[in-house]
Amino acid sequence: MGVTKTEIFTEQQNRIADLAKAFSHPARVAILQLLISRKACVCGDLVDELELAQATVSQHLKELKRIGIIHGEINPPRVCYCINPVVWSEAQKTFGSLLDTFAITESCCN
Amino acid sequence: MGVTKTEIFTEQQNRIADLAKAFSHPARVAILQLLISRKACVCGDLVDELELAQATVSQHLKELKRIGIIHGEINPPRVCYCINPVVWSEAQKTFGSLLDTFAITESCCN
DNA sequence: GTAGTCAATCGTAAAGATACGATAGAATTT
DNA sequence: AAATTCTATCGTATCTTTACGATTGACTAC
Repeated sequence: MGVTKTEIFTEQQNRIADLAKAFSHPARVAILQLLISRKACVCGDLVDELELAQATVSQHLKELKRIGIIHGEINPPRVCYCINPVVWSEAQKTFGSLLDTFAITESCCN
Repeated sequence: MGVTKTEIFTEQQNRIADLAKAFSHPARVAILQLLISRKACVCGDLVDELELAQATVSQHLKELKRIGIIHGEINPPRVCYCINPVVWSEAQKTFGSLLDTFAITESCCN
């Protein structure tokens, strides 16, 4: 197959997986970090900072836009990207509560 | 190509991406949630809870083990899985600080 | 020892992800 | 209008991921 069986999981589980995808490739992590630090927010600047082809960077930006965690503003002839605060805080809450459901003190099963 | 250029990114970025991979598939999210809630920690029980074949569940468990976020204990004839507290707290810290680097109040670039 | 149980691995098929060169589209500048 | 600039998309190659049936290996129970 090679295709995820989305329908057998909950909305929440699928959304967590999607949000995690934003961070599941080092290039996307780097892009998000650059957007946050503002060392770059124009596509061309990102291409200069990363050692990746323009088409590849554009593809990663598209994926981040699909997830909703970034948002691009056309500023001809450039496109300025920035973090979408709404989805970013969704990610904070989502990962925060997921990671907090496990208490370190709990012992392993056995 | 189809292969990630790991060498052009920092250790930290690659590790974040790897940790995120643990959560980037709904089946793995479901497995981690089941391990936490203890509704199941034996492979067979996970197979019963999820609508996935045994081989598929085993494959996801292998990936989670590779990342280090879970840990399996052989308890013949079963194998009992549990969260690895060390790596779990690493994930807490990692995502916590990454997600906190962006302050909601910051305005978008333009 | 034989049968049964459980989980890992093998083999395989299909789809997705990653990467890049080349091209196209949209806007500014000359 | 023509040239330039910037980014998105197309086409394509290659590798990875997801999924499952079948088999293997390890251990228990009889």
